[in-house]
Amino acid sequence: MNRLCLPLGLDANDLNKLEQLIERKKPLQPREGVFSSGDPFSSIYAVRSGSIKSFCIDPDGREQVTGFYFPGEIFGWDGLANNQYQNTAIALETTSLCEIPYEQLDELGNSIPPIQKYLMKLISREINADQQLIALLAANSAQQKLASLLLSISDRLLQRKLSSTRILLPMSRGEISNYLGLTVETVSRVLGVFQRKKYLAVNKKEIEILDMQALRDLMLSTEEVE
Amino acid sequence: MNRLCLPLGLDANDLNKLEQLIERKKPLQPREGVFSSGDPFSSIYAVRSGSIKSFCIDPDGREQVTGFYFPGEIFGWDGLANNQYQNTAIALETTSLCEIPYEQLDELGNSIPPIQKYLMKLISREINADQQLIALLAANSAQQKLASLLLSISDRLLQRKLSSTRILLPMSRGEISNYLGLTVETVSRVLGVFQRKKYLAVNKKEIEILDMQALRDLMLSTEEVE
DNA sequence: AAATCCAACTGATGTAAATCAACTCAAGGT
DNA sequence: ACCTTGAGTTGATTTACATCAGTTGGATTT
Repeated sequence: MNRLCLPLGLDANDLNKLEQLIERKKPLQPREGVFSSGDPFSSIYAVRSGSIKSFCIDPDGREQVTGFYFPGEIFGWDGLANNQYQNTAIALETTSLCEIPYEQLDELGNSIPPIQKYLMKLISREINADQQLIALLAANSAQQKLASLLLSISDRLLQRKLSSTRILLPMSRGEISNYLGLTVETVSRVLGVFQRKKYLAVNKKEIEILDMQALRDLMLSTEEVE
Repeated sequence: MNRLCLPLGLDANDLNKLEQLIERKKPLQPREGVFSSGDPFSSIYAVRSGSIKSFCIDPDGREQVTGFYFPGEIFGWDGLANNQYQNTAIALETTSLCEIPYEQLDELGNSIPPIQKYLMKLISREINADQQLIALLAANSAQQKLASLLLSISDRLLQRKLSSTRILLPMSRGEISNYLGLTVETVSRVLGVFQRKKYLAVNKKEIEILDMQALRDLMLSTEEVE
């Protein structure tokens, strides 16, 4: 990783060109929007610090959270297919982003193939993430869903060399429950269970993972772990 | 759409180059595999006729269906991010595919920017499809899930100018239930309910949609429609 | 035609999570 | 200090779906 928001193997010259594209935006306030569903697609965004929630509105008007994005992660690809964003993206906390105008990025990609290639991989990564979520939502219990989310967040923070056992959740219980297809009450109760089992120490939005392995084991078995 | 598997606005010359890449494979038998999870990524595939199921294996060894693909649709993007396919893809019936070797497609894209651009849109479309499925799995009842799947299939067949009210399901009840995060019994019962309500006529894998609007209405309300 | 098989359906029962309903607590506002 | 507000938790009850346990009917075999 470098000063840029994109980790990738390029020579200094190409890197420089890329760097000139990227606009560092002034930090977003909590709840401030990046783009809204229906807005014309213009850019993708990389999270520098803070966190982002993306969600869409169902035909029946209810909000459905489709993703959380942490430092180093990229969002906004959903706008590409139809030239308008399908999701709405807002900051969960004070958040700074890099905006990468897609038109220019695409042009740069045309002259520098490795960039193009890397871009495709980035999009494909979003597909993999989405499919993991699909598997999670289709197959698992409330406990497994929550365990999986916590492990995923922990893992992603670790990749950015941030603390992996102490997590300060930027999202509300309601947002977690919506994302996982549960209710707030269930999320609250499962956190309670995990706490009683000493898997976690929970204090409001502060979560400490005490027994990572126990959470991982939850994912592996349909069986009750007593 | 043209003789090719890819609909897109190119001049005759470019189109010809693209056409030369594409290999029409001999038809697959039902249950025959296209690629397996872990195989090195080499190509994407377009369905010419028939249908494809893609699925992954959970950490606990269970199969999770991640998508069904019908004529005109493209699959295999999930392999791009890590250079190996995450899913396994098999034919649900006798199916013919176009194989499009990615390396060559990518090279062609480097020399013909519109192709590159179109490729990105294709991938992005997969993201949109996945996110719709996420919303479906997270928020909806068994009836809504099934209604949604039937409407989606109907819609996709219609886009390819195939019958939209008479559907011959290529997949088993088990595969449907797995995809939707339900059990076979529930799928069977919901089909029964829809039949009693005269929304559908069901005969094994032959489904006729009698009341499209009723199915659409199911999606719009949390309320019981009595 | 009897025997086997398997997908699909149906019925009875169990249960995880939703729903409904308080209650707690911290953060602002007046 | 008091009132409001909203997020979070906890408890009681309900319910939608899963699970368990057959039954049915078509296809394949013998």
